[in-house]
Amino acid sequence: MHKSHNDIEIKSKLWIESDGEPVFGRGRRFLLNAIDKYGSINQAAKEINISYRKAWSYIKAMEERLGIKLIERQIGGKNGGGASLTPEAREFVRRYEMLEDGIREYVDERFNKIF
Amino acid sequence: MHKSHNDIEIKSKLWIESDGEPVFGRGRRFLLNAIDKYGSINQAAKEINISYRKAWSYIKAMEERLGIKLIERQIGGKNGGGASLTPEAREFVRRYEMLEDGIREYVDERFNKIF
DNA sequence: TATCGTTATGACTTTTATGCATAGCGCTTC
DNA sequence: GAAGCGCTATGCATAAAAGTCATAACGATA
Repeated sequence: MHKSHNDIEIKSKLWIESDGEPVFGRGRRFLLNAIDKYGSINQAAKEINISYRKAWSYIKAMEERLGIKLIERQIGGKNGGGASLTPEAREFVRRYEMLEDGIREYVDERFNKIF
Repeated sequence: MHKSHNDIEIKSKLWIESDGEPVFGRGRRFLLNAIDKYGSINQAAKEINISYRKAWSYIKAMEERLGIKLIERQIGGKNGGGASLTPEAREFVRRYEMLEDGIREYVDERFNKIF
């Protein structure tokens, strides 16, 4: 994840909470991006190596806690159905990525300076 | 932990790993500081609201994985015994605090800028 | 109307975290 | 010198969280 120095390495985790409950983080970021790419929760889950069940739980929690509809779903139909991101979801991911990417760099830099 | 904006807030976690196993983080930082303050693992654990059992497990894991003796213990004797930090532990904590404090500020600042 | 690849969800299993109970130690006090 | 005190030490049981598995329902398509 990060640079190392003398076999020890720094790790950082960043996430957003709402009412004390986690609603967004690195894993969910990748999940939403993958859904956007494949148009399917199922395919997206495979891509990032989590079970469909877990992906589904993530989405459920995110939407409930954030109060925003993130995924548009279609059950049955052509190709069995599918899923796509709402504009709100895209905007949210965009902001989170800005936030996270900058911080990650900063953490590494600082760690290497101090250790 | 961090500032909030519209009932959502950013959270960050920072820790150090050795061989892929966590060895130090925010909780352990507080624990070591409390041990330094009270001269007792037991009192320290009470101070930061964890069980003695947990504190003891933390210390064991830290010392094993880091390969550094962090706590000097005395079993029995005056006041039943006690514990104190080794110089190596103090130095480690000092560095970690420098690292963490700077990052925390940066994370908050950036979050408030973007969200 | 049978098939296909989805979404949806309950139930079970495994792993991890937490807490409880108890033992052993050595100074201190009587 | 025996009992008490507050500490370290650790096995074991319990609880909570995470992960896995199985199965149902759906609707365009052929």
